[in-house]
Amino acid sequence: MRKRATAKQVAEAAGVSKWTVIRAFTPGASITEESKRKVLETAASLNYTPNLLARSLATNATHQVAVFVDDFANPQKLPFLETLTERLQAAGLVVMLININNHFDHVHALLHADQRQVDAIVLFGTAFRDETLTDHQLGRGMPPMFVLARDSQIDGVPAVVCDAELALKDIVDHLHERGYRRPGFMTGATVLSTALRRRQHFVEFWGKKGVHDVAVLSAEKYSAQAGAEAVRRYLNTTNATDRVDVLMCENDILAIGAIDEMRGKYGLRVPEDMAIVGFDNYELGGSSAYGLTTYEQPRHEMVEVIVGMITGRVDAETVTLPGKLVMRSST
Amino acid sequence: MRKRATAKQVAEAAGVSKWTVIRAFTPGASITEESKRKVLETAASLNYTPNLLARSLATNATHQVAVFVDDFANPQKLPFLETLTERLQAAGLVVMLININNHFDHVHALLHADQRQVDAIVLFGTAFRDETLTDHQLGRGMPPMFVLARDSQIDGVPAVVCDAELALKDIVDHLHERGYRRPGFMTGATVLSTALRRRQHFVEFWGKKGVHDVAVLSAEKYSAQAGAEAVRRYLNTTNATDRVDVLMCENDILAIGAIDEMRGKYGLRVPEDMAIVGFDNYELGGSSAYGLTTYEQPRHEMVEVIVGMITGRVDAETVTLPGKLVMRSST
DNA sequence: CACCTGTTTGCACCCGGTAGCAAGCAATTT
DNA sequence: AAATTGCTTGCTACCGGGTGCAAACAGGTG
Repeated sequence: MRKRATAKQVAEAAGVSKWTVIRAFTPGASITEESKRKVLETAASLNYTPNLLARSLATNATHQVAVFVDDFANPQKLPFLETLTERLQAAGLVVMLININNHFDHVHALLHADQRQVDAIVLFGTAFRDETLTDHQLGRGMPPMFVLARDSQIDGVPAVVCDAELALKDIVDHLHERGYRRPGFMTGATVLSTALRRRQHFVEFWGKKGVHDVAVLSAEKYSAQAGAEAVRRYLNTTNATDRVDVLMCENDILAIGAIDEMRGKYGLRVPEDMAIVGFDNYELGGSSAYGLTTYEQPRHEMVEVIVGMITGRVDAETVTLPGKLVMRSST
Repeated sequence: MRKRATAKQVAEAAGVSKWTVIRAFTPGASITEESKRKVLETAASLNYTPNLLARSLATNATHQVAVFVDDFANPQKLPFLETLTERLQAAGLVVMLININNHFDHVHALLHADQRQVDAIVLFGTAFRDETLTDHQLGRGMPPMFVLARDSQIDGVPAVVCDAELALKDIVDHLHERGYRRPGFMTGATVLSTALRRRQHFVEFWGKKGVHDVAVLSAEKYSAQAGAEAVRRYLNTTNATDRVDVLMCENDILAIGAIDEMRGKYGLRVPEDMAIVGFDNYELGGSSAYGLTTYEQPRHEMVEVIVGMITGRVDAETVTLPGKLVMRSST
């Protein structure tokens, strides 16, 4: 069992009371330069460092933020996690990464995070329904919660999202301008409101252009594999003449899977035979093999806002931020 | 400020002492069914839950594991993080994800993790040198440290790695069998011992096949971009007849960047003009656009072992596990 | 030198649990 | 009926710090 020095031990060694030691480590506390120096010296020699656990208990603030993630298949999570940890750390907060899965569901995670006294909970792209809270009377006394990169369906829980309406408007404008008139949409999940919203807006903006027929392809989950399967089903059941001329996929992973399948198994060209659009601007989509036209979420701004909410600098109200269209060779 | 019920409050409400309340929440504690039921009922009505912070302080065990990551550019991190969080959570441990970067270096992170009293520190693929510990006298009293997916250069700090020797042997055997005789190697970092080792073994096993000339290409970091640049420099400075017939890239990301560049800018075919091998079996490398031959690290086994070390089930000694060669169309 | 003022310092008590001992109590034994 | 045994329960002490108040101390003034 390891032993660390405590404030009391430092106090004895320095010939002061433990409170003086604590003051030496409390910025702005009332203490003379002289005794502060003395304390810091003996503290250094004893290798003393304040115990943040004890401090958290006493101050009722852990400076820990639980981040719930339930979909590690989406590579987009990684850059977001990087930015999120970096900005939170810069604000003096540390991330507790919680993997929501079959063995550790939302309710477990919520209870656990609460018991650990985290300062806030970030639902990062997790599917979290209102009932989870109401069913378990978890609402009261929970740490403040925030939803990142997905709509919040929960009353009083703000979200930070990319503006889907603007995004889809930009995309549809771009496609229309390029001359496409027979659009299709590939969904990855049929239950998520964020997914539904993208599709809704896609259909809506095509409607405004006078195009009222939008084909819908369903992938089973967000993976290249699933995207490939979805497009295969579509191509197998649709005559070449009836096919869409542009397919918007709900994210880049689906799009990449779709492109591979089209080229590899069907010898189709992108964009000549069918144009493809993705979403998220995942690094590999930008490689020359795919040249995927996509839409980039304003990651840094989103993270900045959510960190602001957590630290209280920003009002905790749902924020919608504009992203930007990334045009490449696939359209 | 949120208020949670405490054991004392539950005790008063239930008409017992706070220790009886605690016992009701301590598995195997000495308490009658009767009073346990009574306590649990009033606890539920008051929405009481033990405060893990206080418990950690008293028991000197936080059940938190700090995981240091300094390279979020490598997509391989994500599946590893998924597996790691899942297995640790299954063992009752929770992950504190720490982003090591310019603003928050190893020393900061180490001190911070120590102050938070974490039970263990996992250096996940981070470049961490011996001196960091010795320079700062951090050795004494630190939580136990483990290195995941990279060699440990630190005395007394065990690592869990994929067997590089076996991997490179399998790869070279495979390439030799396929008839390649002019090999090249692309490194992503020249300072990491893991990187050096792969290259060394690559050269060594070719040597055993009687091939003593291995070209070396250096990418500046691990990104598709850097891989593309490295291969561009090579192609621009090497006559077509002098070129390698197979290029092994230190990981799949470099390989994918290299393939894109070769095909896009130079019209070269893979594997006819130059075969390519990667490392890590990253999902997209398996798409039909790349068909990248690669080597897969035994992720689940590695995580299982490191979790075993952390929980003390497994002896804390460096473990080397065999991965497996994934043959595809790029060779 | 006494007096006043403002800063340091020490202290009792608190944060919410855990450990281990000793008293309380019922059932069993002699 | 008294003694023994074993389970419950309450209590003191403790984990390592933080808060607010009061005592101690300095420095400047009359």
